[in-house]
Amino acid sequence: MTELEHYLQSYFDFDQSDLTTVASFFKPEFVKKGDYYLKTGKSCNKLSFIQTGILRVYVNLEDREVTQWISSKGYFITDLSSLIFSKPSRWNIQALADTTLYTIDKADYDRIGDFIPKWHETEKLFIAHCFVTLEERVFSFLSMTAEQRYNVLFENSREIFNQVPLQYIASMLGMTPETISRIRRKQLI
Amino acid sequence: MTELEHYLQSYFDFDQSDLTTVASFFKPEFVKKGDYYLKTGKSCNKLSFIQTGILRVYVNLEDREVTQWISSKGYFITDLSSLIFSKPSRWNIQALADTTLYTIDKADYDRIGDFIPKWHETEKLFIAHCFVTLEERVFSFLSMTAEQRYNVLFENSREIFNQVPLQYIASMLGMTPETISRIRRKQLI
DNA sequence: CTGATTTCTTGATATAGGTCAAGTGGCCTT
DNA sequence: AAGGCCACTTGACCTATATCAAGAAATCAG
Repeated sequence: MTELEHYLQSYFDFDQSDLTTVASFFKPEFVKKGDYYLKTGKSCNKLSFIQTGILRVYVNLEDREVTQWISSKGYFITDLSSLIFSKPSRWNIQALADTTLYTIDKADYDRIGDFIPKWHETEKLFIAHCFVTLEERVFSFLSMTAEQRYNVLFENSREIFNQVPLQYIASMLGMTPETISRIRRKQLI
Repeated sequence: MTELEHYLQSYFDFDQSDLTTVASFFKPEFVKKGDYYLKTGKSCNKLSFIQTGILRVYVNLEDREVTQWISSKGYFITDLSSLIFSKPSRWNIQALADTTLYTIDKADYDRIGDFIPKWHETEKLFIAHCFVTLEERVFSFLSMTAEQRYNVLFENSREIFNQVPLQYIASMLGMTPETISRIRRKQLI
């Protein structure tokens, strides 16, 4: 089993034959550190799986950037509203390190259900899982302090803390880099 | 076309025959003001469509309640993680007014795809749409002040402001009722 | 290795929004 | 219509977090 198939298996309940078929639609793609996987306003006509590297999803506002999410090895990446509903992308997606991806283009994405009968149901479950995760994230803003949100992210995503400038992590948590610095210092004592 | 079919049509791309089939799975349900549609920890074995009334989705914390969402006429309601992944419900869902629903139980929900070939794909699109809406909501916490979040909700959901105690709306926006009061006064001047 | 950038930390100060407490007003219930 | 809730508003004060500015540390380019 290839590495991609191995990862697909961890997300989706497919047999070996379906795994092979699904994996065959994905092609290698490389994004150099600092380059863009996607830019705001463009059509996001692809869905990718991150093999190595790290991507930052963010929006340019008038006076600052807001980081919506940071995605690393083992995660999928796309702008769902653009891919599925053919809207212009809301996000910029930039590589924070050299990044290797497996990418399926929209044409193949749209016909994968013709080859794998369970595809739509399986994808539905996957998106539902993403939805539930986002519900938890909304809840964290309603119910937690900055320090609690920081701790939860740190416990669940230690890997990004070594690789990503603090300012981006702070933005994604809805706080400033100074606040993270102070939380860290407080927790040393 | 029944009222339910009419609403289903507004969300889903089904022909009349499919609409009739889907609608036939939903049965009327009534929840009296103050009563619960769902309680934390129980299994949510149903999905409902709100015909009239209003429901509050919330969590009991040690020292307070946090309102995650308020759902009214024309919206679907369930705890997705419980319905789809058979987890215990995270939310309490309580009627803030007498509420009439059309409800499909989990047994029927699980077999609806056997009758409507496009069901899984259609439901996938619907859940994807919900996901995109939640992404926007997360973004509002990352990028907006309390006043901006209040204004956006007010523009988009005027109907709930007449019917729902301010404290619940405030909680769902991640602020206190006093803050909403002050925002309102400021905007009068 | 060195200078230039970028990132991180720290301190001083500012502010959005929270907390607490009192008062007002609406609207059920009897 | 009187009493009793609730919900809402307002004021005084407080606190978590932001902002601004400077310096320290890390990283990068040559």
